[in-house]
Amino acid sequence: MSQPAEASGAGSVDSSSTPSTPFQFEVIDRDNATKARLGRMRTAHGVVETPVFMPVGTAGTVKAVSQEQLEGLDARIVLGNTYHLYLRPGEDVIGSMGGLHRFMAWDRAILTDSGGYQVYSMAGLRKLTEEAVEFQSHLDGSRHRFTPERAVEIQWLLGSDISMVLDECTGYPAGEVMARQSMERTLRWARRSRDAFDRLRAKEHGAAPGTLFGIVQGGTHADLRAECAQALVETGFDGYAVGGVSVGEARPLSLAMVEAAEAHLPPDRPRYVMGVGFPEELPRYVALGVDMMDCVLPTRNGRNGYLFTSCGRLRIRQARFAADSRPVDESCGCFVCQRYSRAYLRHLFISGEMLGRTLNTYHNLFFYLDTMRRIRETIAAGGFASFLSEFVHRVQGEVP
RNA sequence: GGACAGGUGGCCGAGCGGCUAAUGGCAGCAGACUGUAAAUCUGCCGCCCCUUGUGGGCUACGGAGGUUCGAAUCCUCCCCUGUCCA
Repeated sequence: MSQPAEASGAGSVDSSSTPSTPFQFEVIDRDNATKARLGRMRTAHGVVETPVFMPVGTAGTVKAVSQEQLEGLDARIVLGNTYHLYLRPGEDVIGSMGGLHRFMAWDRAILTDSGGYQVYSMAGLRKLTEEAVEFQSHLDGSRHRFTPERAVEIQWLLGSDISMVLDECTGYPAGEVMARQSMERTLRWARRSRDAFDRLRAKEHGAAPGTLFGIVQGGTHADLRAECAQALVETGFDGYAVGGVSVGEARPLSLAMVEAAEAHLPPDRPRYVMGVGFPEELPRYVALGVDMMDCVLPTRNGRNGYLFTSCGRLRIRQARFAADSRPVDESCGCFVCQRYSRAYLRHLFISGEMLGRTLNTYHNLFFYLDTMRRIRETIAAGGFASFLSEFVHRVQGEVP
């Protein structure tokens, strides 16, 4: 079977010594005005069309929605979190249940974050050394140690389709010296992760369940981002992420960092910007050649009553919606907008009814996934650039 | 009819001589949320005025009097509520 010219997979990384994995990525079309591209990512758990938005399911659940609903949304890949699943229920439990897919009854793809973000978000509860990061559990205060090797092993046991290297998510602001130190440690950890992953894969004689992505750090310093990307590419990964973005810096800076990294990443490998973004950010990153994104905003904000619509944000709690019989978004095709009024959703939210959180989350995820669908369509059909400018403008206001 | 207990801002409920326009909680109003320590967090929440400030004025702790330099807080009477006894 011949592969498309730009197809890549673990088999092509160094096919002489490393057994192949089911993971494969091909670029199937490109936008002619921007760097946006259309791709297809094959995993052991299905094909993922890119650019893709991945709902975040930290603890083995995309909060407030069921796996059936995720399927209904046509989500093809979701995130899980190594740190959280390690603490509870534990990778041994999940392993004994046949892996995370079977455990959570989700047979589509799963990408697991390594715990690198928790290095950042739980800064007060962890200690960093060259060798490892030591966490104090937010659940019971117990102490735990994550080495890059351990993070890879846990993700392996979870059966992740795409594992992420353990990185140090650099906060903002970070001066050049600090950002470099942090980035270089992330690089050393990336190499250790790569080695650990390859050892595990060799042990399985090619039956590797997934693949491993590297993560570009470097704070808000374009030269560091570029340097990090180059070094990661030398190490060799099936995909490359840009992390440490949207941690407090202004948006143009985030975009510039992605651009700086992208310039040094191989065109035939997926690029993943971690943890973004607001709706208007999605096509902007796509225009920079980004294939994958994830963010808690649609889910967390949904639970907090903040709805994303095609004509701006809508905070369902506001008094002006108390007797508003319109749907959240008149041009939205989701079942929530087909069936329920703003007034009812407001009532549910204000009453603390859990159905409200679920419906809000479902709508927001639909909006995000539908936006990505449109992005893919416009890249394929042409007109992505005009979609981009129109969408970004339309989506940033307040809903009428 | 009698004995206790009690009446505090939209509601519940602290306070029991000055630090009290009055703790809290709820409700209400508004804001935040970016690889999820999040069904979380933050602010406002008597009325009026302005040169928007550790600014000024007014009204407020059932009602009416009183004690006191000063009362939501002490005293008297009245009204009301709850529980118990007849």
